[in-house]
Amino acid sequence: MENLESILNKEQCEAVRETEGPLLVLAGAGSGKTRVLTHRIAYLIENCGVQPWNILAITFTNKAAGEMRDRVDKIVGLRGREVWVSTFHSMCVRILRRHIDRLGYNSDFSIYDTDDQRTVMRKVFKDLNIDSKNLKERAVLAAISKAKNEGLTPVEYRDQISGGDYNEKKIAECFTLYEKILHQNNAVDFDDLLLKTVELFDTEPEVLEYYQERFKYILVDEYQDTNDIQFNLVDKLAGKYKNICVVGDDDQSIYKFRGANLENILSFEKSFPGAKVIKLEQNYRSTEKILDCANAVIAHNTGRKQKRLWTDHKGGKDVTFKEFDGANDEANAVIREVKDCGRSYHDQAILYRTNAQSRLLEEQCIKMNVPYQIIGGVNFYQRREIKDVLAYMKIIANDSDNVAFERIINVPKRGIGEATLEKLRVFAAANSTSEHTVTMYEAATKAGIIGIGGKAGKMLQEFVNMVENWKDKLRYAGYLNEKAVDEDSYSIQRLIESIRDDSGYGEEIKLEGVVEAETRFQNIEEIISKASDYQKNAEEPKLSEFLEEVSLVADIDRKDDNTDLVTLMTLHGAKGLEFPKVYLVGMSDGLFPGYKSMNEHDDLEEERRLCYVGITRAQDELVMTSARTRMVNGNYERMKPSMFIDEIPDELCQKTTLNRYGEDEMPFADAFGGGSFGGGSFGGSSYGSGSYGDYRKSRRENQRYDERDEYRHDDDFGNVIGGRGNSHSGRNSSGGFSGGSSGGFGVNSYGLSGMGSTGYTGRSGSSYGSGRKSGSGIPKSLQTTGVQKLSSLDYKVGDTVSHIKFGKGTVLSIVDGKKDYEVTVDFEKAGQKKMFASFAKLKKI
DNA sequence: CCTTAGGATGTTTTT
DNA sequence: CATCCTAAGG
Ligand SMILES: Nc1ncnc2c1ncn2[C@@H]1O[C@H](COP(=O)(O)OP(=O)(O)OP(=O)(O)O)[C@@H](O)[C@H]1O
Repeated sequence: MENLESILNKEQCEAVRETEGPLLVLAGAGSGKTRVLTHRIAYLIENCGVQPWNILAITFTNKAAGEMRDRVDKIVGLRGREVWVSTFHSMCVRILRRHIDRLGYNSDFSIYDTDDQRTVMRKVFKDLNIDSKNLKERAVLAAISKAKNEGLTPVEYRDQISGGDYNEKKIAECFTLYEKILHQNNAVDFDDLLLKTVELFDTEPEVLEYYQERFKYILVDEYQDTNDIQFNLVDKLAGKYKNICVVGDDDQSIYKFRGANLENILSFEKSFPGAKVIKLEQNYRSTEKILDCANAVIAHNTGRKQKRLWTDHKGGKDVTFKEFDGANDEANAVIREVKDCGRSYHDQAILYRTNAQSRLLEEQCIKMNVPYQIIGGVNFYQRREIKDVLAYMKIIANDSDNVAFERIINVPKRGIGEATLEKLRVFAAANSTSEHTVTMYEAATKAGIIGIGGKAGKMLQEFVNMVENWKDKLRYAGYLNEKAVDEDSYSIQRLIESIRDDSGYGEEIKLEGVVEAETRFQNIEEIISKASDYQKNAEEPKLSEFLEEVSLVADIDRKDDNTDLVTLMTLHGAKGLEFPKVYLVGMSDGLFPGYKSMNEHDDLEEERRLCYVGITRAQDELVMTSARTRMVNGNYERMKPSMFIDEIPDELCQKTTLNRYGEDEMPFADAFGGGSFGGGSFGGSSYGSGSYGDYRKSRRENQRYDERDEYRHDDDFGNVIGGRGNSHSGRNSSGGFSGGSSGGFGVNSYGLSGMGSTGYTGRSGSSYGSGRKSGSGIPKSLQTTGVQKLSSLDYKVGDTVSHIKFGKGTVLSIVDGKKDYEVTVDFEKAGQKKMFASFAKLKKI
């Protein structure tokens, strides 16, 4: 290996070489913590003779895991493949697949996402006669998750309830039944993945010992966001050799809402006696100006571990903050700058607090023809068509999965409704014994016996035949638990295609309308290609393993780094990433920090950490913006610039603000006179009881702030062109607004290219698709392009055509469907694909 | 059994 | 505003 010193600074080298015993690398943003981990893995292998399979490295996302593995590979070559680099969740799935039978599940278990959990909870409410007016499903699930994070079983939870709180008792009942249903369905939720692994280690000491021996060296990235169970896992796994190296930054802990416990990193030295602590102080990512802003903001938090952070990159571009009149103006100006600033799109990211904010930005991207990707929002794997297809697959892999069964038994319509389902449920319940639970699917196979006749009976029978048929094919090719007879006889891709084409599902989707259908078909294509990736990489591909893997894909894992796209995502999503130019938008009190956090000291500090994370993603340039009015929940809200902006000294940041509205002014009225000032202290109460748009109230309270601050703003920002009177210059930026909508934009200009994989595709389906009724600001061209059935095609069977994504291919067949031509093409690279003509934009060559 | 219309309900952030 | 859920009609 190259000389370590040439790649790492002194402290980093020390962290790499300190291989034995517990080690905490505590350091601020961009100080090269992740780089330390990568080189440490390589060092262990190259210099310490550690076997790669004796190393476990935990990262925060699957994507980060992949990147780390690649980098290790680059240094040590192929041996790097043998290192386990994964997220906690993926690690647990891998372990559980091998051993979960000891806990009374089988290895084909399903993983339930939040949606599935809600489905189960709805059932629980029904069974327990709970009125969802008194108790909310979400709340119960949150309580259960919390209990699980504290390691409580349903029984323990019930026993620790303080006194006779009615709701808590109910929650305890729900908890019990919820767990029972999951177990019956051979399913686990996200928390269970971690919890069951701990349970496994507790109940099966020799399994634990196996993994302790196996993972002699353990490394954990982003340790500040681990929760109690994850700590437990680490603690157990490292219990024998104690070679545990964690890196993190207490100032970047942003996942408390999901159970992360800052104590894990704060008291690492107590948990692992004899631990060595190394601090890294040089930041390699950002310019001095950016770093100064970050430090200024985070300095307002209390109880931090002291860390210095400095950089060589003296000076740099000025950090700016600008307040716009309306949220539209803000979005417009930001996207315009993205387009005009001369940087590649790829080098720019727009970060916001909530997913909802992406909408305006997206509209502007479309208007201005800026290629973009949106990370997050509705998770790809939660989209309806994806969940439907996966549910088919889950039923095949795990026929205990009643949630999957009920999801798709009547999709497409088979005339099987509530009445039939109830018969099946009754039969299943009546025939279940303590040894054997009769599943819905099993009940369906006995439709005849149960006395479900007529159409429903026939359709059930057909459904079962279809599933059994798929199972046979999969079994023969080795995708279930038996050895393959002929590996090449079938594949997961073909299964998905068959689900789409042979079950009537694809047909039903088409009836929804061509725009929706195309989006959905495209999404199904994506999962097919995911399946083929899986198939390529897996030594022994199994259907259930594929499903488990797919359940753990996070939005961020799908980020495209190879196409020139500007990235839009939440601040949370940006953790661990870096971009030359970063925009932090929506910097308004009430939004960021969110009004819910403004009263709670701890929550506010977490928001501040989030802000710190956001600022420190920027390498060269940081632009912050806010809007004075913004539509929230259907009504206009007036907001003042974020307190975090105030926390940055004016000499570090060029701030341009508008004056506040006077009390009686309406949002778009002339705003000059009022000029009262708000600012600094955003006392607790303001958003406190913040119920829905109590417009008058929030106006009054805003006014109160207004009275205080603005002097400061104006005086201090004298350096900027008219902080005052700018209310109309906010409009300036919207001058170009209308111009942007010039035509010439078609779906194909990037809807189909690399882009298709993320933001645009899916969202158009879910958020705009049905929205065709109302013009949602999306250009007409977008809604209709590619929708009309072409009257004729300029290619015919046998022609060679080219496709924007799949390349060259030969037309195999053209079927004149109801709404569109369905063209089958055999591509040289991508193989056979079926697609709609109006959408595929095939060109004859 | 399926469709649809209308009303109530609700929001950070995500593996 | 938007989604979800319920209740009545086909
Ligand atoms: N010794 C070094 N010399 C030069 N560049 C470095 C060095 N160490 C790290 N870097 C660079 O600094 C940037 C930040 O590194 P890295 O992502 O490892 O930091 P981090 O501490 O994990 O950041 P964060 O806490 O924000 O996740 C990267 O671009 C990395 O390549």
